[in-house]
Amino acid sequence: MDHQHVKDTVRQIFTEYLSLNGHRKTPERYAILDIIYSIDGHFDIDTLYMLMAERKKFRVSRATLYNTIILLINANLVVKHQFGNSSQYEKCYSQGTHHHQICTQCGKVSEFHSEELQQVIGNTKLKNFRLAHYSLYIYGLCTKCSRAKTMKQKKLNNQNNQKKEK
Amino acid sequence: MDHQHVKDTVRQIFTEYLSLNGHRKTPERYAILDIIYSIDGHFDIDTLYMLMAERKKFRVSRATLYNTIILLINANLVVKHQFGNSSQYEKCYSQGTHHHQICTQCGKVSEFHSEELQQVIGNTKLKNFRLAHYSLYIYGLCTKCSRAKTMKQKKLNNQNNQKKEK
DNA sequence: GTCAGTGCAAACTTTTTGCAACTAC
DNA sequence: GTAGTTGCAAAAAGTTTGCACTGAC
Repeated sequence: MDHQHVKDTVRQIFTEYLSLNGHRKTPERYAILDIIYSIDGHFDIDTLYMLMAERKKFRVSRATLYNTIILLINANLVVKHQFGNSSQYEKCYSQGTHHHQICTQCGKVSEFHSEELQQVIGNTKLKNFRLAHYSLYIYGLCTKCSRAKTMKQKKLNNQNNQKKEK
Repeated sequence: MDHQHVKDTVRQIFTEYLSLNGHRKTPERYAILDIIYSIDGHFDIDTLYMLMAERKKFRVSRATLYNTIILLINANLVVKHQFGNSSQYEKCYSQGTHHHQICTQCGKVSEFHSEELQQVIGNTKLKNFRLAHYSLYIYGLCTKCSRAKTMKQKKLNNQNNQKKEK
């Protein structure tokens, strides 16, 4: 599915959602949806705010962004993540399911795919619960930080040993 | 392993961690660890703050709680979750691995166990990454909210249909 | 004695809220 | 016309920071 086709489809889904739930179809809402579906990867409200001003020459307030994002989440067009300090969002229609690995040291987030994981999680039987979507976050150290930490550890060990020998 | 034994063990692990990393062993830090390991389930900083005052008659500032929690996370004695608005924490030594299902409507978080999930995730091969721990969050609707939403949807549909008929 | 750790309050960041103005229906 | 939305600014909530004091080493 090409880019424009996706944008048209999500627009349609959003329209349906708004109608079905008795919300108004304001130009702000569609403009926000449009920008979000032209962003690859994660974004936070602040980034979105700046992109809106930049790309669309269409200013909306942060309050509206927060309001609209909630609608988009309920319409299953956006997912919310909470790594780091501020909430991160991501489009989710026609995106391949992916998982996140987060470096606890430098905070870097990368994505990976795994058919097997996807299947097992999707098939998990839940009691008293209707699954909508899920997030798997793998925490650990990226190669770079892992190396740095080992170095630091060694250094400290040496210092400790030297103290004991004194 | 009984409750007191766990507390003693984590105390020991924490002591080792502090020594190894050149941190001081302050009474505040041990008091915090102790309280955390007497809490079942999730807690946030505010709850912890109040529990400290209540149960221990030992007041520590929020700043110290934040500082200490970071140490405990690095020592692998506590994990951080980010559902809802404030960060949630949880003891993790000698806790069975479990996953979380979160109701997107009422925010209720419940836990479940799954050997299969645990194995598959633990065995996932990651590129350039050293896995420390992971979190799986399943989002959806709990039975109660699911029912409520269906009702609301029906009501709105009826209203929409009535309008069209007018 | 020294410096990491603490308490406190102020600062900062992110998100929510109240209200007047606007506009989709 | 009416009520749902928006923008703005103020407030709230959560977390971090700076500084003087304390106490673990």
